[in-house]
Amino acid sequence: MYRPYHPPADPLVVRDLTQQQNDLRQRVQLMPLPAAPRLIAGCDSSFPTPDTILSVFVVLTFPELQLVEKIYHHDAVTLPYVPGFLAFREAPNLLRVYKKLQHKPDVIMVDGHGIAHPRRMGIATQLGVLLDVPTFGVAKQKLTGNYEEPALEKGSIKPLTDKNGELIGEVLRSKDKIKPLFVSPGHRCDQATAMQLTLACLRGYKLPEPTRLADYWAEQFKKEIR
DNA sequence: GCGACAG
DNA sequence: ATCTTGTCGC
Repeated sequence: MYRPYHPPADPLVVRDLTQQQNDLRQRVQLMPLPAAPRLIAGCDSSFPTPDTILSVFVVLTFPELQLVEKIYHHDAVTLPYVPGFLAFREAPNLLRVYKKLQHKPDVIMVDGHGIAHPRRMGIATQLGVLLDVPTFGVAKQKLTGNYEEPALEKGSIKPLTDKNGELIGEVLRSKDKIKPLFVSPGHRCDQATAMQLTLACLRGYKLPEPTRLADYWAEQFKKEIR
């Protein structure tokens, strides 16, 4: 399989962004949700052109998972993608979309990692802190950590740990014989809740409904703005 | 010095 | 993320 090559990032920029993450890190809270959610949101960003970012939010009822709102916003890209700093590239536009929501969700499922990050500040965590809303991350690829391959049957789970053996997430086989997902808490959420909600949002596809629908509408809106 | 590297 | 055809397997 091909491995992406990441152009070297400006050291000065990286130092600044790292400092910003460390500051935001002090505001992270890991805890169960105050109550079962009634509305759960999913969000996703795509890039119609190299310098344009299109972000989408979908809101679903829980546990029925009926779509109640779908909205988007597109703007100019400000930063390139740098592993470990995804939030600085995508969160700003996601914040703009969130403000447009008529129905504010009780929790947000983000496409990316929560605390399963080198500094425990993945995009799900960073977005959660900036909004001060419960969030958790569901990623399709690993960023950091170690784990054993989950059994091939849907529902199998294995812990994702950092080099010190600390639990930073869980690896879930969301569908038989398909590459597993990485689930981790973002902010105002905990591992058990993140996994519980992810499982409750599976409907026969690899991706749980919030992110799957956010992905789908991102594709639709992309055509709309052409 | 050699890998690893969300979207 | 994005560019892209056909193809193998359940």
